[in-house]
Amino acid sequence: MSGSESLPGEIDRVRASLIEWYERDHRDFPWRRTEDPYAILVSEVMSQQTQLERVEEAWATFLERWPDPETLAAADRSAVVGFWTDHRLGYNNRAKYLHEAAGQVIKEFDGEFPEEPEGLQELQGVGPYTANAVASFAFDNGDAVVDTNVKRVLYRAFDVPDDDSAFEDVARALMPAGESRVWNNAIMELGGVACQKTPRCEEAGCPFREWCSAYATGDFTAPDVPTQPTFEGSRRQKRGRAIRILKEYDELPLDELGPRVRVDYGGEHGKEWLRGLVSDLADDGLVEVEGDRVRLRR
DNA sequence: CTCCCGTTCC
DNA sequence: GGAACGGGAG
Repeated sequence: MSGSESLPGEIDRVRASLIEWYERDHRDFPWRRTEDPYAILVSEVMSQQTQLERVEEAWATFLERWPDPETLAAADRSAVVGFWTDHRLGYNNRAKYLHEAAGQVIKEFDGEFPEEPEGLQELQGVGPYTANAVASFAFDNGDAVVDTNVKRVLYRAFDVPDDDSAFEDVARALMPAGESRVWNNAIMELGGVACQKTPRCEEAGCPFREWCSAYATGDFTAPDVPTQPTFEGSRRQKRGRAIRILKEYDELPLDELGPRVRVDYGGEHGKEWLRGLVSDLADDGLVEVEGDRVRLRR
Protein backbone atom coordinates (compact mmCIF):
# COMPACT_ATOMS: atom_id res chain seq x y z
CA MET A 1 0.00 0.00 0.00
CA SER A 2 2.95 2.29 -0.49
CA GLY A 3 0.85 4.26 -2.96
CA SER A 4 -1.65 5.76 -0.58
CA GLU A 5 0.08 5.36 2.77
CA SER A 6 3.13 7.26 1.73
CA LEU A 7 0.96 10.09 0.55
CA PRO A 8 -1.45 10.67 3.41
CA GLY A 9 -2.49 14.23 2.72
CA GLU A 10 -1.37 14.18 -0.87
CA ILE A 11 -3.65 11.62 -2.38
CA ASP A 12 -6.29 14.18 -3.26
CA ARG A 13 -3.71 16.25 -5.09
CA VAL A 14 -2.39 13.19 -6.89
CA ARG A 15 -5.88 12.33 -8.06
CA ALA A 16 -6.79 15.87 -9.06
CA SER A 17 -3.55 16.31 -10.98
CA LEU A 18 -4.11 13.25 -13.11
CA ILE A 19 -7.75 14.03 -13.87
CA GLU A 20 -6.90 17.62 -14.71
CA TRP A 21 -4.09 16.47 -16.98
CA TYR A 22 -6.42 14.04 -18.76
CA GLU A 23 -9.21 16.52 -19.22
CA ARG A 24 -6.87 19.18 -20.54
CA ASP A 25 -5.87 17.01 -23.51
CA HIS A 26 -6.19 13.36 -24.51
CA ARG A 27 -6.48 11.18 -27.57
CA ASP A 28 -9.95 11.45 -29.01
CA PHE A 29 -10.86 7.82 -29.63
CA PRO A 30 -14.42 7.43 -30.93
CA TRP A 31 -15.36 4.90 -28.25
CA ARG A 32 -14.66 7.54 -25.64
CA ARG A 33 -17.70 9.40 -26.97
CA THR A 34 -20.27 6.68 -26.33
CA GLU A 35 -21.76 5.18 -23.20
CA ASP A 36 -23.35 2.25 -24.99
CA PRO A 37 -22.06 -0.85 -23.18
CA TYR A 38 -22.26 -2.94 -26.33
CA ALA A 39 -20.20 -0.52 -28.39
CA ILE A 40 -17.72 -0.23 -25.54
CA LEU A 41 -17.44 -3.99 -25.16
CA VAL A 42 -16.70 -4.28 -28.87
CA SER A 43 -13.96 -1.66 -28.56
CA GLU A 44 -12.43 -3.36 -25.53
CA VAL A 45 -12.38 -6.82 -27.04
CA MET A 46 -10.86 -5.43 -30.23
CA SER A 47 -8.26 -3.54 -28.23
CA GLN A 48 -6.93 -6.52 -26.29
CA GLN A 49 -3.35 -6.96 -27.44
CA THR A 50 -3.95 -4.77 -30.46
CA GLN A 51 -2.79 -1.24 -31.26
CA LEU A 52 -5.61 1.22 -30.70
CA GLU A 53 -4.95 3.10 -33.91
CA ARG A 54 -5.69 -0.04 -35.86
CA VAL A 55 -8.97 -0.61 -34.06
CA GLU A 56 -10.71 2.64 -34.98
CA GLU A 57 -11.90 1.76 -38.49
CA ALA A 58 -12.78 -1.82 -37.64
CA TRP A 59 -14.83 -0.64 -34.67
CA ALA A 60 -17.00 1.76 -36.67
CA THR A 61 -17.51 -0.74 -39.47
CA PHE A 62 -18.37 -3.52 -37.05
CA LEU A 63 -21.04 -1.37 -35.38
CA GLU A 64 -22.58 -0.41 -38.70
CA ARG A 65 -22.93 -4.07 -39.56
CA TRP A 66 -24.01 -5.30 -36.11
CA PRO A 67 -25.29 -2.23 -34.24
CA ASP A 68 -26.53 -4.06 -31.14
CA PRO A 69 -26.35 -7.40 -29.32
CA GLU A 70 -29.50 -8.65 -31.05
CA THR A 71 -28.09 -8.33 -34.54
CA LEU A 72 -24.72 -9.73 -33.53
CA ALA A 73 -26.27 -12.69 -31.74
CA ALA A 74 -28.35 -13.42 -34.85
CA ALA A 75 -25.32 -13.44 -37.13
CA ASP A 76 -23.47 -16.57 -38.18
CA ARG A 77 -20.26 -17.04 -36.25
CA SER A 78 -18.46 -17.46 -39.56
CA ALA A 79 -19.50 -13.92 -40.52
CA VAL A 80 -18.05 -12.48 -37.33
CA VAL A 81 -14.85 -14.51 -37.60
CA GLY A 82 -14.65 -13.53 -41.27
CA PHE A 83 -14.93 -9.87 -40.34
CA TRP A 84 -12.22 -10.33 -37.75
CA THR A 85 -9.72 -11.83 -40.13
CA ASP A 86 -10.58 -9.33 -42.90
CA HIS A 87 -9.75 -6.49 -40.56
CA ARG A 88 -6.57 -8.17 -39.31
CA LEU A 89 -7.71 -8.07 -35.73
CA GLY A 90 -5.85 -11.21 -34.73
CA TYR A 91 -6.91 -13.77 -32.14
CA ASN A 92 -9.96 -15.17 -33.94
CA ASN A 93 -11.16 -16.66 -30.68
CA ARG A 94 -12.02 -13.13 -29.57
CA ALA A 95 -14.51 -12.84 -32.44
CA LYS A 96 -16.11 -16.04 -31.22
CA TYR A 97 -16.20 -14.74 -27.64
CA LEU A 98 -17.83 -11.49 -28.71
CA HIS A 99 -20.47 -13.36 -30.67
CA GLU A 100 -21.09 -15.65 -27.69
CA ALA A 101 -21.27 -12.70 -25.30
CA ALA A 102 -23.94 -11.05 -27.47
CA GLY A 103 -25.95 -14.26 -27.27
CA GLN A 104 -25.54 -14.35 -23.50
CA VAL A 105 -26.79 -10.78 -23.17
CA ILE A 106 -29.92 -11.71 -25.11
CA LYS A 107 -30.64 -15.07 -23.51
CA GLU A 108 -29.24 -14.79 -20.00
CA PHE A 109 -29.57 -11.09 -19.30
CA ASP A 110 -32.82 -10.35 -21.12
CA GLY A 111 -31.08 -8.08 -23.61
CA GLU A 112 -29.69 -5.72 -20.98
CA PHE A 113 -26.01 -5.54 -20.10
CA PRO A 114 -25.14 -6.14 -16.44
CA GLU A 115 -23.96 -2.90 -14.86
CA GLU A 116 -21.60 -4.45 -12.32
CA PRO A 117 -18.14 -5.85 -13.07
CA GLU A 118 -19.13 -9.15 -11.48
CA GLY A 119 -22.04 -9.61 -13.88
CA LEU A 120 -20.04 -8.49 -16.88
CA GLN A 121 -17.37 -11.04 -16.10
CA GLU A 122 -19.88 -13.82 -16.76
CA LEU A 123 -19.75 -12.91 -20.45
CA GLN A 124 -17.44 -14.98 -22.65
CA GLY A 125 -14.11 -13.32 -23.21
CA VAL A 126 -14.65 -10.80 -20.46
CA GLY A 127 -12.06 -11.05 -17.70
CA PRO A 128 -11.23 -8.69 -14.85
CA TYR A 129 -9.79 -5.98 -17.06
CA THR A 130 -12.64 -5.84 -19.59
CA ALA A 131 -15.34 -6.13 -16.92
CA ASN A 132 -14.03 -3.10 -15.08
CA ALA A 133 -13.44 -1.21 -18.29
CA VAL A 134 -16.99 -1.71 -19.56
CA ALA A 135 -18.51 -1.03 -16.13
CA SER A 136 -16.45 2.16 -15.95
CA PHE A 137 -16.89 3.57 -19.43
CA ALA A 138 -20.53 2.59 -19.88
CA PHE A 139 -21.89 3.01 -16.36
CA ASP A 140 -19.20 4.88 -14.42
CA ASN A 141 -19.53 1.93 -12.10
CA GLY A 142 -16.27 -0.02 -12.22
CA ASP A 143 -13.32 -0.75 -10.01
CA ALA A 144 -9.81 0.35 -10.87
CA VAL A 145 -8.57 -1.32 -14.03
CA VAL A 146 -5.15 -2.92 -14.01
CA ASP A 147 -3.51 -3.44 -17.37
CA THR A 148 0.10 -3.25 -18.45
CA ASN A 149 -0.08 0.55 -18.67
CA VAL A 150 -1.42 0.91 -15.16
CA LYS A 151 1.14 -1.52 -13.81
CA ARG A 152 3.97 0.43 -15.36
CA VAL A 153 2.72 3.70 -13.87
CA LEU A 154 2.26 2.27 -10.38
CA TYR A 155 5.54 0.39 -10.46
CA ARG A 156 7.53 3.45 -11.43
CA ALA A 157 5.72 6.22 -9.63
CA PHE A 158 4.89 4.52 -6.33
CA ASP A 159 7.35 1.62 -6.18
CA VAL A 160 4.60 -0.98 -6.20
CA PRO A 161 6.23 -4.41 -6.39
CA ASP A 162 5.72 -6.43 -9.57
CA ASP A 163 2.90 -8.47 -8.11
CA ASP A 164 -0.67 -8.63 -9.40
CA SER A 165 -2.40 -8.40 -6.06
CA ALA A 166 -0.20 -5.46 -5.03
CA PHE A 167 -1.10 -3.66 -8.24
CA GLU A 168 -4.78 -4.28 -7.61
CA ASP A 169 -4.60 -3.02 -4.04
CA VAL A 170 -2.82 0.20 -4.91
CA ALA A 171 -4.89 0.82 -8.02
CA ARG A 172 -8.06 0.50 -5.97
CA ALA A 173 -6.76 2.73 -3.19
CA LEU A 174 -5.74 5.40 -5.64
CA MET A 175 -8.97 5.58 -7.61
CA PRO A 176 -11.39 8.24 -6.36
CA ALA A 177 -14.62 6.47 -5.43
CA GLY A 178 -17.38 6.75 -7.98
CA GLU A 179 -15.20 8.27 -10.67
CA SER A 180 -14.12 5.17 -12.49
CA ARG A 181 -14.96 6.50 -15.93
CA VAL A 182 -12.63 9.47 -15.95
CA TRP A 183 -10.08 7.86 -13.66
CA ASN A 184 -9.53 4.67 -15.61
CA ASN A 185 -9.41 6.59 -18.87
CA ALA A 186 -6.90 8.98 -17.34
CA ILE A 187 -4.50 6.49 -15.79
CA MET A 188 -4.42 4.33 -18.92
CA GLU A 189 -3.89 7.44 -21.03
CA LEU A 190 -0.97 8.35 -18.80
CA GLY A 191 0.58 4.94 -19.30
CA GLY A 192 -0.12 5.10 -23.01
CA VAL A 193 1.23 8.53 -23.91
CA ALA A 194 3.51 9.63 -21.06
CA CYS A 195 4.72 6.69 -19.00
CA GLN A 196 5.62 4.56 -22.00
CA LYS A 197 8.38 1.99 -22.09
CA THR A 198 10.57 4.94 -22.95
CA PRO A 199 9.21 7.62 -20.66
CA ARG A 200 8.13 11.01 -21.99
CA CYS A 201 7.74 12.84 -18.69
CA GLU A 202 8.47 16.37 -19.92
CA GLU A 203 7.03 16.10 -23.44
CA ALA A 204 3.76 14.75 -22.10
CA GLY A 205 3.72 17.03 -19.06
CA CYS A 206 3.31 14.11 -16.70
CA PRO A 207 1.23 15.20 -13.71
CA PHE A 208 2.96 12.74 -11.37
CA ARG A 209 6.44 14.17 -11.65
CA GLU A 210 6.46 15.74 -8.21
CA TRP A 211 5.64 12.39 -6.57
CA CYS A 212 7.19 9.93 -8.98
CA SER A 213 9.90 7.71 -7.61
CA ALA A 214 11.30 6.88 -11.06
CA TYR A 215 11.38 10.55 -12.00
CA ALA A 216 13.32 11.30 -8.82
CA THR A 217 15.88 8.55 -9.23
CA GLY A 218 16.09 8.31 -13.00
CA ASP A 219 15.43 4.60 -12.84
CA PHE A 220 12.63 3.95 -15.32
CA THR A 221 12.73 0.19 -15.13
CA ALA A 222 9.33 -1.31 -15.94
CA PRO A 223 7.73 -4.62 -14.95
CA ASP A 224 8.75 -7.50 -17.15
CA VAL A 225 6.37 -8.27 -19.97
CA PRO A 226 6.54 -11.89 -21.02
CA THR A 227 8.35 -12.05 -24.32
CA GLN A 228 6.47 -13.77 -27.12
CA PRO A 229 7.85 -16.46 -29.39
CA THR A 230 8.57 -15.49 -32.96
CA PHE A 231 5.41 -15.14 -34.98
CA GLU A 232 6.89 -15.82 -38.41
CA GLY A 233 6.62 -19.52 -39.12
CA SER A 234 4.63 -20.18 -35.96
CA ARG A 235 1.60 -22.35 -35.52
CA ARG A 236 -0.39 -19.22 -34.74
CA GLN A 237 0.50 -17.81 -38.12
CA LYS A 238 -0.68 -21.00 -39.83
CA ARG A 239 -3.95 -20.98 -37.89
CA GLY A 240 -4.60 -17.40 -38.89
CA ARG A 241 -3.78 -18.19 -42.49
CA ALA A 242 -6.15 -21.17 -42.50
CA ILE A 243 -9.01 -19.03 -41.20
CA ARG A 244 -8.35 -16.39 -43.83
CA ILE A 245 -8.32 -18.96 -46.63
CA LEU A 246 -11.49 -20.63 -45.42
CA LYS A 247 -13.21 -17.28 -45.32
CA GLU A 248 -12.87 -17.15 -49.11
CA TYR A 249 -14.45 -20.54 -49.73
CA ASP A 250 -17.66 -22.17 -48.70
CA GLU A 251 -15.71 -25.29 -47.94
CA LEU A 252 -12.41 -26.79 -48.96
CA PRO A 253 -10.79 -30.24 -49.07
CA LEU A 254 -7.85 -30.55 -46.70
CA ASP A 255 -5.48 -31.19 -49.58
CA GLU A 256 -6.41 -27.86 -51.14
CA LEU A 257 -6.18 -25.99 -47.88
CA GLY A 258 -2.76 -27.44 -47.06
CA PRO A 259 -0.65 -25.85 -49.82
CA ARG A 260 -2.28 -22.49 -49.16
CA VAL A 261 -1.38 -22.65 -45.48
CA ARG A 262 2.22 -23.72 -45.93
CA VAL A 263 4.24 -23.90 -49.11
CA ASP A 264 6.03 -27.07 -48.02
CA TYR A 265 2.78 -28.94 -47.56
CA GLY A 266 2.84 -32.55 -48.68
CA GLY A 267 3.32 -36.17 -47.76
CA GLU A 268 1.65 -38.19 -45.10
CA HIS A 269 3.41 -36.16 -42.46
CA GLY A 270 2.03 -32.89 -43.83
CA LYS A 271 -1.44 -34.37 -43.98
CA GLU A 272 -1.28 -35.39 -40.35
CA TRP A 273 0.04 -32.00 -39.37
CA LEU A 274 -2.85 -30.25 -41.11
CA ARG A 275 -5.39 -32.59 -39.56
CA GLY A 276 -4.00 -31.63 -36.17
CA LEU A 277 -4.18 -27.92 -36.91
CA VAL A 278 -7.71 -28.13 -38.24
CA SER A 279 -8.72 -30.36 -35.35
CA ASP A 280 -7.55 -27.70 -32.89
CA LEU A 281 -9.47 -25.04 -34.79
CA ALA A 282 -12.54 -27.29 -34.62
CA ASP A 283 -12.04 -27.74 -30.87
CA ASP A 284 -11.93 -23.97 -30.61
CA GLY A 285 -15.26 -23.82 -32.43
CA LEU A 286 -13.86 -21.89 -35.35
CA VAL A 287 -14.18 -24.49 -38.11
CA GLU A 288 -16.19 -27.60 -38.91
CA VAL A 289 -14.69 -30.74 -40.36
CA GLU A 290 -16.69 -33.26 -42.38
CA GLY A 291 -14.59 -36.16 -43.52
CA ASP A 292 -12.05 -34.58 -45.78
CA ARG A 293 -13.61 -31.15 -46.04
CA VAL A 294 -13.28 -28.06 -43.86
CA ARG A 295 -15.31 -24.88 -43.53
CA LEU A 296 -15.76 -22.01 -41.14
CA ARG A 297 -18.24 -22.90 -38.43
CA ARG A 298 -21.56 -21.20 -39.09
C1' DC B 1 12.90 -8.38 -32.55
C1' DT B 2 9.62 -5.86 -29.50
C1' DC B 3 5.39 -3.98 -28.27
C1' DC B 4 0.37 -3.66 -28.13
C1' DC B 5 -5.90 -1.07 -22.93
C1' DG B 6 -6.02 -9.77 -21.81
C1' DT B 7 -8.58 -14.19 -21.48
C1' DT B 8 -8.96 -18.93 -21.62
C1' DC B 9 -7.71 -23.48 -20.77
C1' DC B 10 -4.54 -26.92 -19.04
C1' DG C 1 1.43 -20.56 -12.75
C1' DG C 2 2.23 -21.18 -17.70
C1' DA C 3 1.19 -21.74 -22.49
C1' DA C 4 -1.48 -20.57 -26.35
C1' DC C 5 -3.69 -17.27 -29.00
C1' DG C 6 -2.71 -12.97 -34.79
C1' DG C 7 -0.76 -9.63 -36.95
C1' DG C 8 0.90 -5.04 -38.07
C1' DA C 9 4.07 -1.49 -37.05
C1' DG C 10 8.41 0.71 -35.25
